[in-house]
Formats: sequence, structure tokens, C-alpha cells
Amino acid sequence: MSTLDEQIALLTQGTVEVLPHDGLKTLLAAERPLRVKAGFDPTASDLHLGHTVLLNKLKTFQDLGHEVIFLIGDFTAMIGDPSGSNITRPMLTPEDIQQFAQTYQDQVSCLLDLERVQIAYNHTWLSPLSAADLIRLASHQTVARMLEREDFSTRYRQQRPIAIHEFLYPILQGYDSVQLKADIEIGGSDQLFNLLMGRTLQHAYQQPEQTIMTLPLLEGLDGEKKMSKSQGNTVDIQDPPDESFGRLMSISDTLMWRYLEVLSLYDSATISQWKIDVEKGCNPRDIKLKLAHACVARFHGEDTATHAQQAFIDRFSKHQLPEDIPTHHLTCETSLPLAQALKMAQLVQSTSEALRLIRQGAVRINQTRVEDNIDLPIQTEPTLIQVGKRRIAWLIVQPLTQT
RNA sequence: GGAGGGGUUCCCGAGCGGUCAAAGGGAUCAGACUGUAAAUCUGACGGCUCAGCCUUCGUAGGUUCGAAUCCUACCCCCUCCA
Repeated sequence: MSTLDEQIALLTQGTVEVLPHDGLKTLLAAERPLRVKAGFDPTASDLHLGHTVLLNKLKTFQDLGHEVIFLIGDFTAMIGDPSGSNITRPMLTPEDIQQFAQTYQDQVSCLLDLERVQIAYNHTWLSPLSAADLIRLASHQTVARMLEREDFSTRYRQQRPIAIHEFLYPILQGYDSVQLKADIEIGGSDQLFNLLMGRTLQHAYQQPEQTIMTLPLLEGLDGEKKMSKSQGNTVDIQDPPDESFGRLMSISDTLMWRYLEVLSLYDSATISQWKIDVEKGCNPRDIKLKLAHACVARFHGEDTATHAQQAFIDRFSKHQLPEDIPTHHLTCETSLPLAQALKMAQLVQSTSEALRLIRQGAVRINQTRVEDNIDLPIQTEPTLIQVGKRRIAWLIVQPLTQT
């Protein structure tokens, strides 16, 4: 068993903030399994690389013998963490929850020991809450305090709407901590306000206040915004391995260092050495390959990652054709204009788009660029069609037969 | 309840009777360059049977040869006063 100081060092590694500063030390000194809470929003059931930052930290707690509680915010999903929209979503049905739980477990199982995880749903205690209960709960916080939350103050300043029910989200999240008697709650650094609300409410309900830990938010592939599904800049656990690999290879060199740091795939000594290597002239691409490989391996296993890496090199470095090109059978009377064919094969969304791409020289037939909307003749041999770098398919144009 | 401001194409945001499929930015896509890098540069960015036509500027009507722009009603958002 490691010493207290070693445990603290391990647990606080990579955190943005731990509040109160000596909170962790006090808790660990008690030498009992701690209740560690982390909340997840079931509307975002596709877990991505950003979530793994949090999951890794949970694993560290788990490995040290503490009790990890996944709180699934199925009730608070009605509100959605306020982020500029005031929509109220319909309440999740039991089927939705069931389905979420399943997909969630599938995704998490590659990172954590599910046997030793407690999964809790906040509808369990939030649903039975009466109006009177809710009023009592809400009385523990003031509007001025609420407006301290950056998201609210910004919207208020910009004269954008804030619906009253949005104030309830942090309050209910805080109340979850009361119900779970959480010792520690961890979350992304954007969750600071909500995490602190847990302390406020635990205090109001005469409970010891939880210690909170925030972790860095992983930037999305664009390197600008937080990684999130709505921004379309994620690498999802469930993405096909080749896809994930390619996406990771497309990040900038700067972002690559950030990913290496935050995702804790390698220890910091190794990363420092790589930085030195690059300064000496080593190609950063090779390190990016390692990053992509390690990420894919974490989700899908070593062999799959190696395969994805080879496929990537073959396709993009050596410009070979990928292995699994879909084939589309199209029919027409005599011949088919290329633009229509592209649309029928769903390589483009509209014929307008097809014509544009042809004009821009993005379309190739059998590896040769075409500049005009030529007619594809009927023929038995499959034709290789490429649109840009990624869209590719075999087309077989058949005569229209009478049925 | 009263006064005022506002709803524009994926997002932000100009336009305020014709030259508007609608400036500018972002996102996206394509081409060049490359390490599928990133950055940069160039172009595209409603649809179609594509040098033409059709549908879009909160919703529904109206005025006009002609409306995103004017009028009427309605819906929604914001601010201030009460």
C-alpha cells in the first residue's frame, strides 16, 4: 500500500483544482473507502475521448479501493446543463434509460471494472420530490449566486433568455450529492459551479461537504472548442477504429502534445523525451502515430490498433485504395449523367453539390480526374468513383430491366 | 399593465422597395501545398431536368409592375417602468 502522500500525488495528478485544498488529505487519512461521485448526462450516450479523462481518474480511485458511483442524470436530462439554450426536453422513458445504461456499460467496460461500480439514477430521488420539497431546496440558493455562473451572467448580459427552470439544474445536481452522501465529486473544469453547489446543499442538509476535483476539458479535434458531440469534433469510443485513427492523425502538432498530456496514455518522462526528439528533428508525425495507436488500442485492443495504423499508412501515405469499398448498383435506360450517379450512390447530398464538386476537380473515375458531367455508359465492369479524399465507391451501371 | 428593441440562409450577423439566393465572419466541403498534418492560399457553400427555372429572410394575409425590405393580424424573444 502506498503512503498517504503518494496517494495524494497520484490522485491529484492532472487535476485543475481540488477544493478545499486539504480536503483529499483529510478524507484519505480516515482510511475508509470513499464515495466518489461523477455525473453523466444520458443525452450524450456516445462517450468520447473527452470523457475518458474523467474515467481514468475514476479508475485511479477504484484501484485504490474506493467506491466509484456513476450518477446518471436521467431526471436532470429534462433540463440539460444550461449552455445557451432554454429548451426543456421530454422526460426519458424507462426504455430510454435501459438502453442508455446498456450502451453506456458497453463503452465503459474497456476502461473500468464495472463489477465494482455503483450506478445510480437521479430520478430515484428527484421524481418523488414534491413542489414543497423543491421550494425548500431552492430556498438554499439566491439569484445573485446563480448569476455568478458564467453561462448565466453572459446570457443575462447579452439579453438572451434564461428560463427559470434552468436554475434548477445546478441545484438538483447538488442535491444528488446530498442523496448519495458523496465524499468526493469529480467533473470537468466547466462543472466547478455545479460541484460547489453540492457543497452548499450538503452543508444546508447538515452533511459533511464533499471535496471537489476538476479535470481539464479536452479540446476537440479543431483545437479550439471543448470536445463535444454538438461540435462534431469528437473521437468516440464506438467510432470505427480506422475512423478514430484518421481523426487523431488530423490534429495539429500543438494539439497532439495537449492530448498526450491530458489523456495520460504515456508517463510524463516519455513525453518530455519525445519533445526533445522533435526539437532535434524527429518527425512529429511519428509521435502522432503512437498517440493514435495508443488511443485506439485503449478502446479496441492492441491488434485492432495495429491494423488501423497499417490501413492508415497504406491508404494515406502510400495512396493505396482502402480494403472495403462499398459497391452500388445503379440502373438507367441508356446512360447516366455522373452527377445523378453520385447522388444515387449517396456520395453527395444533391445534384447541385455533385456539379460543384465536378467543377472543382474533386471527382475521379478510375483514378482519373473528370472535369465535366459526363454520361456513364451501361457496363458490367464496376467503375471506381472517388469524390475528394474520403468518399469512394464502386458503381455498376445496369440497364433498366422490365419486371 | 405601459414604453421600447428584436426574430435573416448550419451558427453569428449585415441588408431596410428593384442591381438579393441575400455583405462579412465562423463552421463545412473541394483544389494547391503536405505528414490525410496544422497553418496558409484559391474556390465553393438552397434545390433542380443547371448559361435557365423553382423555393427561402418568425407565421398568415395585404399594398406594389416588383417586398427580406412597406401595411395589418398573430406567434416568439429581450430591455426598462409598474
